Amino acid sequence: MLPKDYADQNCSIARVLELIGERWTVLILRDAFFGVRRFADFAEHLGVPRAVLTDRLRTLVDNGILARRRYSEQPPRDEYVLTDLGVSLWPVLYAMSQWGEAHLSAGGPRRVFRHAACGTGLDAHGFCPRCRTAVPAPDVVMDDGPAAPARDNRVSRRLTVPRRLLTPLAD
Amino acid sequence: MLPKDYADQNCSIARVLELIGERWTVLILRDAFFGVRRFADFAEHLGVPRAVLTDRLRTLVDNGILARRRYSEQPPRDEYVLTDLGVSLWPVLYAMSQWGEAHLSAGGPRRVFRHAACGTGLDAHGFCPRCRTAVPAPDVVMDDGPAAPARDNRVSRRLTVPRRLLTPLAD
DNA sequence: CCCGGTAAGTTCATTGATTGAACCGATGGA
DNA sequence: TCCATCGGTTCAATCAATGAACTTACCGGG
Repeated sequence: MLPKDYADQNCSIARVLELIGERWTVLILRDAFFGVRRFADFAEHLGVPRAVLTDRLRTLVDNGILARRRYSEQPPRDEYVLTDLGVSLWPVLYAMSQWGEAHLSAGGPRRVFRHAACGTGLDAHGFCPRCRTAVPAPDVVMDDGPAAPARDNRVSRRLTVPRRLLTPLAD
Repeated sequence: MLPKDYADQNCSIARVLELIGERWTVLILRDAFFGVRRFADFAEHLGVPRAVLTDRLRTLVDNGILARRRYSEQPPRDEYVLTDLGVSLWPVLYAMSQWGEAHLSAGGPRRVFRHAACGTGLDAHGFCPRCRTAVPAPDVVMDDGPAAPARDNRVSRRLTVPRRLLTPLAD
C-alpha cells in the first residue's frame, strides 16, 4: 500500500498498518506461516517483483517481525523466519482468512485449520472447540478444504498438507 | 499499496486483500466502526486526499462492505455506513488493534473495548470473559485507555467516549 | 578448464498510484 | 449579496510498482 506512513499516529491500527500494510507484505507473512523461508521461494510463489520483495523483507526484519538467518556459509545463503513477534501476528492473518472463506469462497473453504494436539477444526476465532483453548500458530495444522485450489507451481507442490504451521518447506 | 489485484487468486487472504488491502481502506473501515459516516469527516479525520477517498469509498460500496445512503434531499447529501458484511469484518480490525496495543504501545492501551451488556473488558480474542461469549461489533463499547491520545481535531473531539461501535457521530 | 545451474539479489526504464492544491455546483444563513 | 458547508472532480508533480536484464558467488559435471 502506500507511502507507508500514516500521520494519524495515535491509533494502534494505523501503527500496525505502517508495519504490515504495504502491498505484498501480508502475503509474505502468510507464506512465512506456511513454511516458506527463502527469497526465491517467496518470489516464485507470490509473483512479486524481486525489488519489491527485497524491500519488504528488509522492512519486516528491521521491525523485528522476521529474522534473517544464515543457513549456508559456502555459498552464503540467508533465509527469513518469523520471530516470536511475527508469530504473534497469526490472529490477524487467521481473521482475514476466516472472513474470506466465509464470504468470498463459494463451495466451502479452500483451507482448514486444526488443533495439532487433538485434530479438531478451529472455530472462527481460532479456538479449539474441544479443548476450549486458544490455539497459537505453532499448534495449528493446515489442511486442504473442499474448495482447495490446484497446486500449479513448484512451491505450491512443496507446500504439502497436512502441514503444521511454521514447518519449513522440504526441498 | 497497490495496483490492487493479486494474481495468486487461490488464497482467501489474497482475495480479502483485494477488497480491503489498498492504502487507507482499513483506516476508513476503522472510522466507520467508530461512527464516522460523512465524506468530509473521513477526509478531515484521516488526512486522506479527497480523490483517494472517493475511490476507496466507491470500491467498498461496489463490494458490499459499505452502503451509500441519502440522509438529506435538500441539499442532496449521502453518507456511508457499514453493511452487515462490513460489520462482519470487525474481528480483522480488532485483531490488528490488539496486536498493536500489545506490541507497539508503551504505557498501556490507547483504547479499550468492553462488552456493552456487562461492562467487562474484552480479551485479546474479542470474547467477554464474564459472559463467555464472542461479542459482535454492535455490542462493543469503546473507551479511552491509559495511553489515550489527545483529541487534536474536530472529528476526534466529536468522537466522544464511552461510545458504542457504529453509533453515528453527533454534529 | 569450461559450461550450466542455483540462490539472492541489484539496476533501470516504463507504467501506474498517490498527493495536494485548486476548482465546482448546490444550498443555507447572515 | 457574500460567505460557508458538503461532496465531490481535475490536474500536475511526485512517488511506488513492475518486469526484464544483469550481477556475484558458488557448485557440479564433463
